[in-house]
Amino acid sequence: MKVLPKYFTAAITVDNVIFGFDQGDLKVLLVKRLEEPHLGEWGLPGDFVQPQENLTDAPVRVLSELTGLSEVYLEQVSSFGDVDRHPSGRVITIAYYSLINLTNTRFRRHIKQDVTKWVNIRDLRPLPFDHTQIVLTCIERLKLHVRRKPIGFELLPPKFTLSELQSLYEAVLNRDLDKRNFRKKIMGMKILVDVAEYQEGVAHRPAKLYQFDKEKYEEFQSEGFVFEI
Amino acid sequence: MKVLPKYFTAAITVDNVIFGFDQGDLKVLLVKRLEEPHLGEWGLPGDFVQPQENLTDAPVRVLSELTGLSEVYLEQVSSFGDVDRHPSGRVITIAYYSLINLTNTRFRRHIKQDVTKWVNIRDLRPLPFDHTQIVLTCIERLKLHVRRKPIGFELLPPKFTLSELQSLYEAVLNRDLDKRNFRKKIMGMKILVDVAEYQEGVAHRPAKLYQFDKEKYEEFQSEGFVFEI
DNA sequence: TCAAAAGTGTTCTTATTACACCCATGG
DNA sequence: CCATGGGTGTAATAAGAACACTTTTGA
Repeated sequence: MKVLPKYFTAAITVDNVIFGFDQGDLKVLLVKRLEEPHLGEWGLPGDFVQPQENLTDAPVRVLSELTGLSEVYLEQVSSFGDVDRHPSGRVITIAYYSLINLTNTRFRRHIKQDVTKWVNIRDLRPLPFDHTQIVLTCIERLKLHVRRKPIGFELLPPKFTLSELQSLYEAVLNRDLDKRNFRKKIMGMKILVDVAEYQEGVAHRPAKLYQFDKEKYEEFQSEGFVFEI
Repeated sequence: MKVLPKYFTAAITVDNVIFGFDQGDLKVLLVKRLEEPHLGEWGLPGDFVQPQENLTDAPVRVLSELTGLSEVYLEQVSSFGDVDRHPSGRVITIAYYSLINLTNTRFRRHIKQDVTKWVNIRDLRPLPFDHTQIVLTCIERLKLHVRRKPIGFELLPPKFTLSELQSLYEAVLNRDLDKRNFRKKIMGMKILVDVAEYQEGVAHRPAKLYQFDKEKYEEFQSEGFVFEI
């Protein structure tokens, strides 16, 4: 093929829908735009894919620069490429979502409070570009994934209570779950370990703490087990 | 934002994994490459996204040019963008799959036999670029979708037998299904209409023909029904 | 009359749902 | 001693899996 220069005129960006879970609410991390267009508005964190950067490395870099975190759960969701979606030229964006535990101290020290904010997914206001559509698409994808892969734990601290886990699922799936049935199902999978510790400083019976046992999950998975909630 | 020209140097393509179902086998349509690189090899149909073309219009155009078909089921699957995936420069591709009924006469008249071929997904040989990975990703995605959305019908003629439908599911899911349980499940959904016609010219008891009733499906769906096999 | 695929029900097992009370703690 | 959420089991219902024989046709 002759290289047709007219085609090599597009830019590629990634946009990252970063989910966090806080006090029963599923939230998305927005950043204040420091550049035109939409200077000063709140939008999704993202960046141009660099000329010498593989596509899948771009969201990892964006996330690391913004949050200080590495080894984060990341999933490609969809590409958006209407001709007029960006005023500077032809820009295709590839949307990813990631799941982080926002109690992580490394994250809490790194994040810049004045240019970022967490927004409850129920309180989303219109975002610049097609970012609203991107967020909604990522929420839908997360709803599917969270039921079939053990990724909910990524949103929680390493040690968590069963009620926290249930509340997370309720926030993501946007419906109530029955406490006893939920516990039966989760505990029946045998992928949580009871770390023999308890909540402290709560004005009620303290809950047991559990950890997700990734090794066990992978062992069961290789035997044909499928995570499902 | 200043326009940084260094970023507007990428090209965007779409690649289309076109699935067809023939005699119990799930197949993918390959085209002979008429240009370098990989001139003469069999690869996925695809093209550059045109400068004034929305991303989602590109796979529709590719499909229409190749097959003569419009109104085809199309689904975006994933983007692929390793730095070195294309020798001519930075090319990001967005993969789609589509489902067509290859007995369609419009298609059969339009398709060019000498530059296209159907390959059974079990007989795939290595493809140029990252096309093998793209096909495998699309097959996995189709396996998920076909169980939760009534899209299998897109691969069959408008009127089909229950055995053809079952054989299609067996090919896509790559496992045997129980005839009685399959029929119970499908018929229980009440989204097929018995057109009171029968197979002809077969050396066995002729099977009833059915049609997918899209209106009924959408009605049930709006009442909360979820297709699931 | 044979070969080939169509068509059809029941039983057993497993998963899902619905549901209410006592427990441990801090204030 | 009160308020708060933690923790637990059983029964009823629904869904899924396993399984074999008769029917209709063309050759």
